Amino acid sequence: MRNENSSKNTIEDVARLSGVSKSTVSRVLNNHPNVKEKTRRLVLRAMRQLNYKPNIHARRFASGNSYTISVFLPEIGNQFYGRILKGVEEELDKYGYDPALFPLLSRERLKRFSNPNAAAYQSDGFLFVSLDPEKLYHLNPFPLSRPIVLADGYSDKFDCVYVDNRLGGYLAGKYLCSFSGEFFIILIREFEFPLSTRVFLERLDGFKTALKEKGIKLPQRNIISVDFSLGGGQIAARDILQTAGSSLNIFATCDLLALGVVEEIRRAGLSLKNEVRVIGFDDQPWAKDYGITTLHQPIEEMGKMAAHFLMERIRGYKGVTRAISYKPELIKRSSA
Amino acid sequence: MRNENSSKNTIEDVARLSGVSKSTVSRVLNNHPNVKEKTRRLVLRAMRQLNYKPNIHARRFASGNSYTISVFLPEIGNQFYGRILKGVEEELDKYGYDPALFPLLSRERLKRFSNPNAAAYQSDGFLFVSLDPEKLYHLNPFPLSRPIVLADGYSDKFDCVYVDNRLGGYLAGKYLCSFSGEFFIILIREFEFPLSTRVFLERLDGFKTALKEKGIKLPQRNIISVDFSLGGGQIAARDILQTAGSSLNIFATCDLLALGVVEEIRRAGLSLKNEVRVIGFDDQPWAKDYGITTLHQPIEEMGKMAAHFLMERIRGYKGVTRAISYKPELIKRSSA
DNA sequence: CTGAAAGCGCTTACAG
DNA sequence: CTGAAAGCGCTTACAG
Repeated sequence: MRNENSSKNTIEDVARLSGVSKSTVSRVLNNHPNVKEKTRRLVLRAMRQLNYKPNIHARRFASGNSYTISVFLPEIGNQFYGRILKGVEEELDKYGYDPALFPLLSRERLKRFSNPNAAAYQSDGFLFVSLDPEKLYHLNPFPLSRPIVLADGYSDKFDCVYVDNRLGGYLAGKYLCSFSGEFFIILIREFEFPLSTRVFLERLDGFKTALKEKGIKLPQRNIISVDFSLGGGQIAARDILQTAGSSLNIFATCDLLALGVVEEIRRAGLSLKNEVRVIGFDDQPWAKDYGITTLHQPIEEMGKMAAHFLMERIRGYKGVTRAISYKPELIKRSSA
Repeated sequence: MRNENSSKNTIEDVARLSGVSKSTVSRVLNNHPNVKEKTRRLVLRAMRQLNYKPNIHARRFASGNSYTISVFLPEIGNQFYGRILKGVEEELDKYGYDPALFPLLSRERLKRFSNPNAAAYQSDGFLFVSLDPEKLYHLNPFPLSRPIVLADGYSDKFDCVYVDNRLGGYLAGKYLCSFSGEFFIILIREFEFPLSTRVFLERLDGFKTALKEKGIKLPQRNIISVDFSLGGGQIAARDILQTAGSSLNIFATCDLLALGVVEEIRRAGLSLKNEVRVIGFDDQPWAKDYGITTLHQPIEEMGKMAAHFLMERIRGYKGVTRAISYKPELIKRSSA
């Protein structure tokens, strides 16, 4: 009971047609440098003629590599993870590797990952995005003996790639302090532990620090939590507009929220920049179109570097643990 | 350059320790019926002693099966897909199969799936959730010669499992018509083609039909589109409350929106049921806690049946194409 | 119910 | 730069 793949041409057929050995075909397949250019072309032509597709299972079996990395992430439903993934995929493509995606989704679902034989552990390396593997281990002690890298998160123990969110919050706060009026921050309601990310709390922290330097205190009621959505931003904006004065400075902590806020400000007929300042975070591709002042963070780049670190480890790199911290940049546009 | 897996015990070691042949160990591994109970126990004990883990790559290679199905879905960021996935996983577990997840995410990202060698096509079967494979083919003609099943979607050509959304909308409309006042529907803004789902438009359609039967026409401005989020529901509710009269009937088309609406109704100090009726859709586990009247749909069950159909096909079932349509049930609670 | 043996399609030293 | 050969760890008829 084998599926239709098995009737296909093999490396043997390619070898025969091109008049070389299987070894050479294999070398061509794996971009091995020691192949004469002429031979390579011969083999490639034969592959094309036969419409040859290597049997991935044979390859994995023979080499002992899965050519796959496992990507653990809270979910895959917003632009941030889409962009991280894009960076990861671009980098992995260079090595003929693929990501296998494991969205954790809910605390209950973590059980699926407690079995060390689970599909999630059949890969050559592990990428944790916005997730702390040690917190996860704590609940489900499983053995991860292969390389681990973190993206959008920090740890002393593993290579990691992240944005300095505290600095981002600080820059937002500092800039907004150049205006007068009341100050607000809109945060994302967190996932439940251990899927929670500290990102938004760090932005809050930096924001507070900046305000404090100017002697400004942020009242608790000016810290507003909503869900990650346009509507979340809109609703927060309406709440602010109902109760606050006429000069407002709002740090929306992500562009999607900022967009919701901006829409409501406009709907209310208020003047952006003169009456209300709004700063987002992310610098999503569309932020420019809406004139959203924001903190730029290189999301694809983070994914790319994380994948790069991981591939280095998979290929045997044994150097010390590394951390790259990206500094967010304030991009001034019409919203502030 | 083989990774640490290769130093592990093999089927050979287990055979030696338990004093049987490799064939028999393999049979135990695959739950083959023709193994004496005593032998099976012997083998299992040896496996435990050696902490034996079968080499998945060898297994796939030798059998020609990937023991994997590819699940294509728009994204994996909300409870609906989490629950579908849960059902799929439960069913696949029975067969020792695993899902490989392929969230399409954006139209641009579809390019990744145009290569017939892509990881997405290395599996034994394909599950399309909320997605129409024919629309996808149309953009990227790729050859899918292995079984295909649809969940949360309909097609004449493939086995499929879906909810009768038109009926759901109709039931919501019919029930709300038993109250007087103004009528509203809140919809989800769609993904861009070809990732769009027709689900919400079908609910709208059924809703309109029910109203029409009672001679009620739904004005265009009472059809409100928002993003899929709590905030979306809240914002829609506020818009409705600002402009509408005192007796309102709102079909929120999913529980998350309904919850947002209910929260705003309460905040506005209005009386649910007496002044405002709200109906959701889904019957999420938490809908009961919030007293949300809703249309129940069996989400995990859909995932389960879809996976079941697919496994049947993978195992050689050749019968005619099947479609299961689940009828949503109106669950009356305090919100309407 | 069980075993011996062939085979799955690659990769990888090794020798040249 | 290339080839012959061994080997990766399973599954699967086949024979008994």
